[in-house]
Amino acid sequence: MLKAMERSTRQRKAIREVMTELNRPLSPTEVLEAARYKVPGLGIATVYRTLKGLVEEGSAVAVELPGEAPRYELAGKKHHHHFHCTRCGKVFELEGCPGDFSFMVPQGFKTEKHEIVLYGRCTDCCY
Amino acid sequence: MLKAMERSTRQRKAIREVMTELNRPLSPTEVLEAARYKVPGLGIATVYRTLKGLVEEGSAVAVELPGEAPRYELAGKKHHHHFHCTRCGKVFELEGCPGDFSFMVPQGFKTEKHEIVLYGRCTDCCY
DNA sequence: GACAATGTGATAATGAGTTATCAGTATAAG
DNA sequence: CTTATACTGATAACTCATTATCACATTGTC
Repeated sequence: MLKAMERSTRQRKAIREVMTELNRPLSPTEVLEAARYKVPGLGIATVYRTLKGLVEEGSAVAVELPGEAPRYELAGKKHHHHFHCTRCGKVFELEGCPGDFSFMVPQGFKTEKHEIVLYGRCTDCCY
Repeated sequence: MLKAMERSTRQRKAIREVMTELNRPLSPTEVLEAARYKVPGLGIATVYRTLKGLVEEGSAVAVELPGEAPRYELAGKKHHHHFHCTRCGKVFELEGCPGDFSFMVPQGFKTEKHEIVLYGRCTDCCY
């Protein structure tokens, strides 16, 4: 059991802000780079510690994509999926969901949840 | 560039057979365990080497699932997706696909491909 | 403002998965 | 059958993401 984060520090504020402002799943490195504009000396260990704390307290969730290290996004969003840009590598949140996949599942299988990942070019990478 | 596999060995035959017979994406460890029934002394290094060779020559493909090390399945199958049993951890191939996800993508994004992963209980784990 | 305790940054350590190394073995051409 | 060489198994080494460590800094309570 991890001890709750108790103090409000510049570093933690910056990390939360970055996650709110960019509003897409971010890797620890992406968080570091973005948050360093706000807190120049920020270290990667603090990013990992803070992300872990945010997940622990329920205000962030890990987003796992195939073949990728986990990214993190703020919790509390409604059901959604992700788009992974094959050029810049950024991951974006998508709205909407086809919903029912039971027709794909063989007899005797019981589906509990699903993940969809779309791949392609984001707006900035469609030139 | 990897040199092509040149010889037909007991180990390679066993690995190919296992992949054909089980007919689902297998982790290197799963391949090892299954193939050891055919070639008792089989080593994990040979499994990794052979899987790499099969991918290199185009007869197998890596299957990446969120948060998981790559599994491998034989190549040449038609478009399909996967089911990951949350109890036993096995991955199965599914038929069918909703097909069109363009309605989920924002203006200016271009979709190239998609992945769907269903999670739940396989037949053996639905008791 | 002082101080106890939590937080930070640099970096060493860790862990899981995978690859490299190398002495000995098996394959297949002749 | 002989022989060159590709292949194998054991295990050391490596990679990359993540976590632990520790001296120093910051927070917030009194």
